[in-house]
Amino acid sequence: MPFPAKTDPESILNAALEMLERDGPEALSMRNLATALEMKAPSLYRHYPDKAALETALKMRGSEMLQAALEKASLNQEPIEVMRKAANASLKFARAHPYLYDLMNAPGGAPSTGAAKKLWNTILEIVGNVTGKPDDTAASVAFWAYLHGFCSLERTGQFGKSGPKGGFEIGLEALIIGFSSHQKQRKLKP
Amino acid sequence: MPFPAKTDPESILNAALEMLERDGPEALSMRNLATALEMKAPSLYRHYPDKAALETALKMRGSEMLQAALEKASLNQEPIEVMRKAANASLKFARAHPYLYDLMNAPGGAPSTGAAKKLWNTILEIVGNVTGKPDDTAASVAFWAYLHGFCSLERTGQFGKSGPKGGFEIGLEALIIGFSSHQKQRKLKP
DNA sequence: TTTCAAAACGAACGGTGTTTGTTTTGAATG
DNA sequence: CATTCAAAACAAACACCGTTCGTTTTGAAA
Repeated sequence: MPFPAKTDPESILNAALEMLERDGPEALSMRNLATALEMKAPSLYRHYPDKAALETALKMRGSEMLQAALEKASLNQEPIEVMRKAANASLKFARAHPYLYDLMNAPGGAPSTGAAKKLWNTILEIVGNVTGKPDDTAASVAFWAYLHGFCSLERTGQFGKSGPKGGFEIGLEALIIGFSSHQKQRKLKP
Repeated sequence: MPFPAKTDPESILNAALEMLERDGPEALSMRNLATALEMKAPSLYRHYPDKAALETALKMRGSEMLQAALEKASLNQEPIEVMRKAANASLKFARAHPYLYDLMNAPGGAPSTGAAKKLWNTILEIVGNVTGKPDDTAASVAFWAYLHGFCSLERTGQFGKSGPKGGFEIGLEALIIGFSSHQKQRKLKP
């Protein structure tokens, strides 16, 4: 059967994503994945140098999905409402794709891929439109940290037993107020 | 040699913590750990039912350390300054114990241990003194999410290539401003 | 028709967490 | 003092993991 390849990197990636989202990270082994593709584990190494490369590809895919969700949520809204919509879209994404979100934020190796940069630029734009300063790295960092922190803590169940009761909106509005007052300071200075 | 135990759960835990902090999570295998204690892997199972239990103990230890750091940073300060000091202590902890911090926030199983509850109560108290409302779950969730998110993103290098330039203080102050205005609303109501 | 490079594979290596059954031990008991 | 006995450490093995090597199979190109 070999020569006209029985599979390709994209098919493998799709199968890996489906397996990860359905059965979790422990089920995503090279043997399991190969079996799902009706082949044997060593064959996968013709398309990805190792498992880490496959996981990197999964992270990129996740970044693309999240970036698309943020961009979609940002359409035709005033800046502050865009920030709210984007925040909720982010939370929704993390809840809908928990294992993928875990992988995206896993400690091991965070590459500055094109997808990650594009995601970061989207955040910069959303936040910049609120603070009034384009490329507002500091505020964007804060916004992004808050979103990721909430998603991460919610998923690992680290909030009190009562759960994150209303905490998401409170913090988001606090950031918005803080950013807006920060904007006023900038405006008043010159 | 057996009977008067050659080791005990606490010694194992100490060795595991040292090994984790020095050589990272991949080095923390049962065989490695046993070798460091001059024994063989199966012996460890007399003291911990499995590796997950050992990791849970490590998480608890981490929570204790972080809680102690927050409490120490909170002494003899006015509420808002306590919040700043605690935030910086949290960031310092994550930087000083990256692998332990990773493990504490790892996806797998988050137990509501005594240590975790105590840590959560410390946060509740810090935040409550700023918002003026004790047991302010919502604001505490937001504060905690922001801190963890920043530490997590910094560690995984997900900020832009310029790094989190000044982002930590900006977001922290924004939250404080937001919380304070929230407090004013509460105060004006009755 | 023959060649040949690419893809899939069989087998194996070293590593992991874990289980089972055995051996060693020394404090307690008679 | 001698014996008992439960607890601790261990040797061996199992199933799985990611990965590598060398071989076989293939079908398009020459």
